[in-house]
Amino acid sequence: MSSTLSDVAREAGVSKGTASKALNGRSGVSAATRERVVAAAEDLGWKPSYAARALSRSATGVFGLAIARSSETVGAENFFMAFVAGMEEELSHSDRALLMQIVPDVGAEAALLERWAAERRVDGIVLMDARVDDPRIPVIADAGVPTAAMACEDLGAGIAMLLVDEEERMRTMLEHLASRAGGGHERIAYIAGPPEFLHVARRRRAFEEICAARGIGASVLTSDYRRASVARWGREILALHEDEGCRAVIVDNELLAAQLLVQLRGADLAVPRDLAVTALEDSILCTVTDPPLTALGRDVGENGRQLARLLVELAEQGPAGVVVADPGAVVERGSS
Amino acid sequence: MSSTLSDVAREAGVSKGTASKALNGRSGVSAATRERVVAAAEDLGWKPSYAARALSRSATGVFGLAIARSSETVGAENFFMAFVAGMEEELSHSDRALLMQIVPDVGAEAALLERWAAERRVDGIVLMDARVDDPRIPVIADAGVPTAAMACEDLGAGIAMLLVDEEERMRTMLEHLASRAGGGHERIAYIAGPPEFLHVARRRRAFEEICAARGIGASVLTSDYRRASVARWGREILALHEDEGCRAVIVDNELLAAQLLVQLRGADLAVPRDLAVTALEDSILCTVTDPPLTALGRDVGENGRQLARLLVELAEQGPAGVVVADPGAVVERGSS
DNA sequence: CTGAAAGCGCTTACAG
DNA sequence: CTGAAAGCGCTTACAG
Repeated sequence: MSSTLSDVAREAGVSKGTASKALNGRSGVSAATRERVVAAAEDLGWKPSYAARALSRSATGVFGLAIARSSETVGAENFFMAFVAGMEEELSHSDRALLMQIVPDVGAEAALLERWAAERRVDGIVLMDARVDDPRIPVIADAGVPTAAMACEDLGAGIAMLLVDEEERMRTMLEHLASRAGGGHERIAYIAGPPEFLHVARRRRAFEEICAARGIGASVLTSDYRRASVARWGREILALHEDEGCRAVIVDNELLAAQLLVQLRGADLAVPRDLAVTALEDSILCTVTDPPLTALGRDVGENGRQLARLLVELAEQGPAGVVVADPGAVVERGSS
Repeated sequence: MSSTLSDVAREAGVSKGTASKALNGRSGVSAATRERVVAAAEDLGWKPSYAARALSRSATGVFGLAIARSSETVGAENFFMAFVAGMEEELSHSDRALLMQIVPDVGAEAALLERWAAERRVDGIVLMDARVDDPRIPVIADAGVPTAAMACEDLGAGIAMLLVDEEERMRTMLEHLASRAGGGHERIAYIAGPPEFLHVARRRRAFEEICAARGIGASVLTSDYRRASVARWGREILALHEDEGCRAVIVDNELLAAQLLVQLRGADLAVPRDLAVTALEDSILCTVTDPPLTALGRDVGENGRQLARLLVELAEQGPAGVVVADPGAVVERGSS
């Protein structure tokens, strides 16, 4: 069916080895021969067999990304796809591809990474959503697969890092709230994600420390990112507003913030007049709520490109430097 | 580094061929030998090399999905990720993976598919967003790669189909609008997507035919899915409402519908009292707008699983049957 | 039931 | 500059 290198070599009247060198732009082939081989390849519509090349080069040209999220949340968060799109853009420059697989939980993800490593299925791994006591780290350390991660602290195990300064991000948002006309909130609430995520823990700590330093009351609510719990926070936020004078709430992501806005709609309280609501992630979703959501925006596509570059560097040349991500800026809309 | 089949064979005291048979559960190996081989493999932590297996079996265990969408829209639409998640779920049962690549346009996508085929990079291809005169179809027909698509009509070229009855979907939505208290709209508008998409053309035709048959005035606006054009429709819809008594608008997807809602917010017109707004796709986004959006929901994850099954069947056993997708049902919310 | 050999389609030293 | 050979790590007829 498809033609092979042997066909091309025969057509050009040279050996397979010479044909290979000519086609790969290696030196040690005369210009005339190279031309003849290239023409023959073109003629036959020859393309190198992916599997054969991967086997002989012992490199797959593929980076793996396992995602331990429910299909419910993976689709809902814009962050994820924008990030992946950025990675792919960068990877396409070096003719690499991304192998994505959705798994039920981190345990399954760790197992998958281990298998990928053992099967030499990928040249490197992208780690998302780093966790406290992350089971994937020892697997990566053992396997020694080149790995890159976007996280708020160095993960060790030789993992190339795109570092996110969550403290600065939190500070930026708190400063925005403080600067509002009639600012000087005496109490601010933070609706955090599940505490097993490293970035959540870091954000929470930053929130509490900064508030304490400024003499602002800090209330933290925890969300499991599920819709069912939204009604509960609505009530809790209302109670915090009425009983403790809470006048602003920071929400971990924009989807949660939008849902909170819906909960608050029926209540006897106006956003942003009585209560400001802001999100720590931005997306188009923020523009279609009522009021539109103020959010901390960042260039997620660029982050994806940065991480891809880090991983390529690590896979090709060994230990890469640490890159610090742009912390982003507040996009003011109607909710604050 | 990683152990190979030779290591396992030596450890178990058998030949490579026998070890291979034992590990792959083939017949012609004594139970005792099989046990010894399996134990040796376990011992050494052996896993088959992906590339070697792909080469000798001439099958990659990978299906390819090229996406010709801007990273802007790929993230915004929930449909896409929910669909992919469904596919992956199904594929993971047969130990297959999805190779996804984002490309700038259909031309690039066609070129990529051609390359994938020539490199024997994938065992099959998933085709999304079928178009009028789709440049990918001849490529697939030529290459003969097993392909499956979700679309509103048979695409030929031996492509396995998950058929969506766009006419029935449109009818369902129109019937919902007709059944509203004070129904009997004299004019309905439809904001359609780019006409090069097959499903858009089909929806539009259905919209016009059904309206004509029922004596309802039909106005069609065309959107390129870009945000910049949203303000324009806002004005056009208002004009249709005031000048021609248009009292309902159907929007191609929920993101567009949500943006229309925002445009309409400042106007002297109430949704749904003066104008009903509904979307032909549903997602969590519909629940956070004000008012929440009535939408035509369907089980997109199930669609993904169905398409994956079709593709597996086609790749393994040749020509598969046609499956008709569930047309979905109206999820009534506040906007209609 | 088991082993030796050939083959999948490339790449890469090694001679000439 | 060019060719013949070995190797990447599996699978699969073919003998025995």
